[in-house]
Amino acid sequence: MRSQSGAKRSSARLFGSMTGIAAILAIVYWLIESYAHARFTGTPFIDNLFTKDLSLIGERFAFLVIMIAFAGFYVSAAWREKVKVDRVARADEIKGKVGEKLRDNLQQIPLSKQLATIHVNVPLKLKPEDLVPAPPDVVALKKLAEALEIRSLLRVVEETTGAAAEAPATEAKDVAEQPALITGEAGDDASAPPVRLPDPVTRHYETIFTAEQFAAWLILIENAELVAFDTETTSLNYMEAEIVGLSFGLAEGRAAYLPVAHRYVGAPEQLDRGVVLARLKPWLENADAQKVGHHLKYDAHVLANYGIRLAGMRYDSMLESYVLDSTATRHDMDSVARKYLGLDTIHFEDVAGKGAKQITFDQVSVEKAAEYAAEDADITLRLHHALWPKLEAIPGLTRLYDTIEQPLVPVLTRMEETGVLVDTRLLRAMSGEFAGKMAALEKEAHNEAGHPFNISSPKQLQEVLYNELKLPVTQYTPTKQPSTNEDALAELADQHRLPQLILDYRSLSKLKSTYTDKLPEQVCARTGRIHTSYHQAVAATGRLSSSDPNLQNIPIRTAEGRRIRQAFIPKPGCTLLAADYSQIELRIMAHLSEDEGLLKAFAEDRDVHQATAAEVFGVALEDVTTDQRRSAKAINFGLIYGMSAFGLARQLGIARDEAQKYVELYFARYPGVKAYMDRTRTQAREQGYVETVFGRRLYLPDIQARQQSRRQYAERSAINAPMQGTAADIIKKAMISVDHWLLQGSTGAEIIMQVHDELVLEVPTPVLAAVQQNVTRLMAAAADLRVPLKVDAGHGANWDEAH
DNA sequence: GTGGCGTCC
DNA sequence: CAGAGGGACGCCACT
Repeated sequence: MRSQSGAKRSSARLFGSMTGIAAILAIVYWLIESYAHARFTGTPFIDNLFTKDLSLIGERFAFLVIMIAFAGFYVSAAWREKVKVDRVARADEIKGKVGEKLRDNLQQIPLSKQLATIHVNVPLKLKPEDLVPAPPDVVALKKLAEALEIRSLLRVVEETTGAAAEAPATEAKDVAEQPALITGEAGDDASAPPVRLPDPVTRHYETIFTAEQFAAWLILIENAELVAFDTETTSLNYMEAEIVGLSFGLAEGRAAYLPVAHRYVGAPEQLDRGVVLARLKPWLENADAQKVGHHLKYDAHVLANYGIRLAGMRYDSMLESYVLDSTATRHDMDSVARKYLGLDTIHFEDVAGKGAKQITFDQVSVEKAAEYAAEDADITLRLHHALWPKLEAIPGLTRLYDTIEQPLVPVLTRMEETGVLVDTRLLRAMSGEFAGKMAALEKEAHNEAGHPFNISSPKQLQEVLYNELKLPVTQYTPTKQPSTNEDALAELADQHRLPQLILDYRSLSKLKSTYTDKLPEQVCARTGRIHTSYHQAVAATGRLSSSDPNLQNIPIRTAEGRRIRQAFIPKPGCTLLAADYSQIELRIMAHLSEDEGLLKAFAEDRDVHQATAAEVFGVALEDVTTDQRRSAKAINFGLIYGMSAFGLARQLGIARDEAQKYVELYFARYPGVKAYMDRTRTQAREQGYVETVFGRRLYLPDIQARQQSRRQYAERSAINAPMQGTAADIIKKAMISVDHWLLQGSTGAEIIMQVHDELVLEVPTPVLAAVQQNVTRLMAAAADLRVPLKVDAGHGANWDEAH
């Protein structure tokens, strides 16, 4: 308060003096200007001083205004600076006071009490073990356990401290015996309006400020069977995030927030982050200490920034939600709590604001933060209690969770943390090259159009192509607008030069904006590498997705595009190894359909597209033409995606009835496939879901839809999901076993990327052969299907070469 | 924020 | 008779 009003006073003074100076300057200017004008025109000075010439007056007033504007600008800048200085002074003041207080306390109180006064700005040289008072304050601990109303934990406290059990004055109730929580009433009914957690009936949240409180909670945490755990940080970017606080949930409604790095003027004294983390480290790294979290991979990352390898990540409510129903669009805690608990949680934006005004979590008041963070841990535990029984009711899903999704978490964490090295110089050089070519193409395109226009605006392009040049419209967008997409432009290419120019421009523009410009920006300053994020709960089929940057859509199809891959390089002394499953989805189709012909083709390790062509076109294997093979390939992929004869015709540029003939021929030669497709559709209709080989479920509510387009969409998903999903399961299993093998040995090789059917590793060159052999072996052994899994592997000095 | 387009498997 | 290819992420223009 005091410093603020002081600042206001001094700013008023500053403003006053600046306006004064501005006024004086303006008057001086007026005098000089009058004198100069008098000399120039030979008129009397006094006439010029009090001139009636409006333009002259206007000019001088304009100058006055500019003067004052400058003064104002200066004042506001000075004001901001002043506020900053005041803030620092205030922080120093607090620091000094806390220091004094500490010195006083040193004389009178025990060490544990001293720690209570640690301010975040006062680093103390303390060892983590100093934080546990020895012996623990039994009375305080018992009080805490009683306050928590958790009898089992009270017992633990008593046993741990060796104190005689003494019945509390009022009998503490076990949580299980509590009156029905509001959560119990919500049940599965997602339509029930969410309710806020009532307070204090079902909640008892604490904020840990003192060493004694921390010591007490440590005993509780270290002895609990399962602890909900969450971190609060300064950033969503896991490589930059700093820990601001930690929260722990022990039972439903019983949670604590431990703030360690809230930094704002007037922030309460907090325990030191370094000391707290060092003391928690053994528990965090203990694989037997089971934790439940929501998106634990993130917490694992931020702890890794402090040298802590989070272990014991037994349950993740985000993944539980995903495994239970992967079709849900979102699996963030707010959505899942609303859906399964009927609870409306405090949102991050409620405490930190949103948009440009959003503050980082260390600026959030400890009171607000504690409420939010403790609730997070609490809700996580409640979610686990709600979701796990649902999962356990379906053995296939429990197995999927335990053997695939959960063990995959540390693998992904390691991959992301390792990151990928990219040659930024090469990318920048390519950007320059592309820019030159694009400028030339743009100029030509404007010439062809007869006037300049925004070449990358589909709307303007549509106007030019279809209204001005009167080219025929062949394709429409979903909103019934004439399309300017690749197919449409390609069809117009023989009628006019412009479409081809646009196509060339677009392809370069895409490469430049998405890859050669963006990738260098994404290099982490600390590691010099790119750290993507793999999302484990996004794709409905079970696939991973990647973002920031997306490393799963790096170009490969065109020669120009492939050059981007040349910028993905190993670190010195290493080689990139790329291993991918050959035709994995078709092999899965063979497995699922048990079609004899298809099984045989794979058993004999045939080129499956060639074999398909031979069957469909009735020619010998060696007589299959390139064109026939291409058609067969289109049929094969079309089948995987549930494509119709219409789509196939369009894809191949043939008549619809001809495409229909191919499809019929295919089904005649591979009757098992036809039967499987029918079976799958029926199953989807009857059960409402389809399954992968490993039990992953994909629910298809639209399979019963009245609206034909929705129903057909669901049917295509039903056909595609078991194949795409099984492939996803298989590579996930492979990642787990490859990672396991790498951890056992000492090759120094690391998995650095996954692209749906491909793994990329960075391998020390001397051990390349051994790693390649074992990675190939482990990937092929990831599943035991009716057909062998084939893995192709290559290596090189960049990702392009490795293929 | 939405639509159009384009990249990958 | 209309609509007729699964799953992602990201950039740009436009509102």
